[in-house]
Amino acid sequence: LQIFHNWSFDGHLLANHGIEILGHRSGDTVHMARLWDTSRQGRGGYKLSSLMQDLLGWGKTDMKEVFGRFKLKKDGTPGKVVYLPDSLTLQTDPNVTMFEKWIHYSTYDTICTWYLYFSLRKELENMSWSPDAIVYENELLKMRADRTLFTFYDCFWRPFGQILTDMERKGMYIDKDYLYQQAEKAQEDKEKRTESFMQWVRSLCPDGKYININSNPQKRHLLFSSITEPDDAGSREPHMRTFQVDNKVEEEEEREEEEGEEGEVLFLSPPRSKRSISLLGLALTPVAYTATGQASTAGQVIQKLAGKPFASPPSYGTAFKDLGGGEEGKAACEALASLLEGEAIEKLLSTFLLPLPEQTDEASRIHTSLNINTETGRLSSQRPNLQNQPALEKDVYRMRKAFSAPPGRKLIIVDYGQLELRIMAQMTGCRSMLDAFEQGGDFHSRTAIDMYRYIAEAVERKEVLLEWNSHDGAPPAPMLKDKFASERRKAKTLNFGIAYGMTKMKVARDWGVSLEEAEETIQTWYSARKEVKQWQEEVIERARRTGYTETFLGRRRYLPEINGRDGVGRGHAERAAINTPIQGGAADIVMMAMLKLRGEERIRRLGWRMVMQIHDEIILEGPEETAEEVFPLVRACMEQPFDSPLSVELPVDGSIADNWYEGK
DNA sequence: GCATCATGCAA
DNA sequence: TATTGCATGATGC
Repeated sequence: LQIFHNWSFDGHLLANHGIEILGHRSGDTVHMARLWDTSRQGRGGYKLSSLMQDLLGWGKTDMKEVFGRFKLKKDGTPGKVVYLPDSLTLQTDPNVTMFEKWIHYSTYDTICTWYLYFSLRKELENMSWSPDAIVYENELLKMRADRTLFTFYDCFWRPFGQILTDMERKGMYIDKDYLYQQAEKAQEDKEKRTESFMQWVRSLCPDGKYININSNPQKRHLLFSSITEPDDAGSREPHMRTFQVDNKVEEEEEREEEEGEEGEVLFLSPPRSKRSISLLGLALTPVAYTATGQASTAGQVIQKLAGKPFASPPSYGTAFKDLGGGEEGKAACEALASLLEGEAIEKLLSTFLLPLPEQTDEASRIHTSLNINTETGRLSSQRPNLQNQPALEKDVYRMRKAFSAPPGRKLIIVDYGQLELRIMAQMTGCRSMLDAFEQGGDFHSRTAIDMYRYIAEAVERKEVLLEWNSHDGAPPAPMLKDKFASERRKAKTLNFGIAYGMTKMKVARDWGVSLEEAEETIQTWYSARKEVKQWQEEVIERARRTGYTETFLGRRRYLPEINGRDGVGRGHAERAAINTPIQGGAADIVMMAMLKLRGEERIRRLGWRMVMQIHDEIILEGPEETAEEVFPLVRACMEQPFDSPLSVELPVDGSIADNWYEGK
């Protein structure tokens, strides 16, 4: 038996030293533990020590406790901070006691992993497993007699774990030069935008040009602070507050230029790392508040304050009126709009453009860590997170072009269309949803048709078109999604919102309508989809009874709070109960598709490998010559993840591309 | 150095 | 009080 506690880590470590472990990996106790109980975060998590304590009552000291050393202070005396020396230092420590400790620790670690496997295996074997009937059509499963959660682990998650490790090792190729080039552009654009914002702040108070646009407290003070409560007329008095900001190099240079005479070297006071600045409070009316009750400075808020001052004709936000209109109001709106643009570019730079090229290996490939560590069974991606790369209009600098195929190779990028909604239709058996999917076309438009009678009639009279192929020239009538754009948007919000357990309060707030109106719209949605309502009630009821909710493949998520006394916690648990089967079910399907893909010998022999998964999207890399042959094979695997069909089709869209941007 | 908060990116 | 994640910068202890 080969057992690991986090095989991904050990496997990569060994592989980095040229050691390949052959044979059958029997279990990864991290994944087994996650399957056993999804919610140990905050209760010790999935560390070997905490699992040993909870499952077998064995004490196990962490490595840091045994081998931690006090970090030396500047004067050479031991400080308070404990650090862990690297393994080589520990193994070669001349102190015999240390060596023995090392041997003992490593052996004990191994023994723990061994016992943990059997303990978790027993736990999983004692948990009933009742997936959707279709799962039993699986070839692997037909050969087995057992039907417990361990069966699920052994047949699906265990091999899936190996796929993930292989993907991590393979990594994605990154065009670094392209990223450097785009980062430079972004840097210039950001400076332009922030410059005009800072000039405006300077026009309000002299220190304004030193404001840090990344600091929420500074922005909050500048925009909303006032010393007095609003009077009867709602007006408030501004006041000043000081902040410490970094003293930038350019500012030091500026100072020398101002104070130094030509050719003369001045001994200025040593550069201070911080500078005190004093900012004015404008006492604008807050638009939203954060969780801790502070006035929010989020993008949406700034957007409301600014309006669209650069549009033609311009429209001005709430800041215009608050500042008495006129030129002052106009200047404020324009400055805030610039701030917003500057902030967006800063986000792209600091989170994506700048760090990414620093995280590649010598072959310019980037290796994320893919974990099965979510409550629902989705994957998460870490260091770096490749699952949140900007897309579509947010990808202003076309970063996705950097995720590319190396010379002579191609990417195959495939994704499911409306996967979660299709699963919802499948699980609820909702006739209306299933019909809409069978008829095809834009799903949200179809929803709008049966929510609004007048849209249905307009379609009936052929006054609007549901779909039109642009290859056939201009459409003979306006498109539904244009003519009834707001209705379609509402239908779309509900389609997704319902799956998350959206309340009428949220709908009313988002759409700016009354509670009654919001409730009515939700009722309209449900009235044609009674099976959905019924399914949701049943699922919540079952969760209350059993303490857990389960996915399509029979994975469980325990929801202890669903019967608790805390109303907030209960509400969250109820929404999780209906959302997890959908989100987790989608994750199940993508996993099955990936297993099937991995099992397709033809795809593998032609040299194609999966390199990334983004929830409903899979990216493969392989040789250019065989891309055309492999593409339909990939698609077939995904469209038929089980060996017999579901009641709803799972259409897959995709393309052969040179980079991720093209594959959109 | 670490924890917390606010924010924003993805599906 | 619409779900699931991760990374970042600022701030205060």
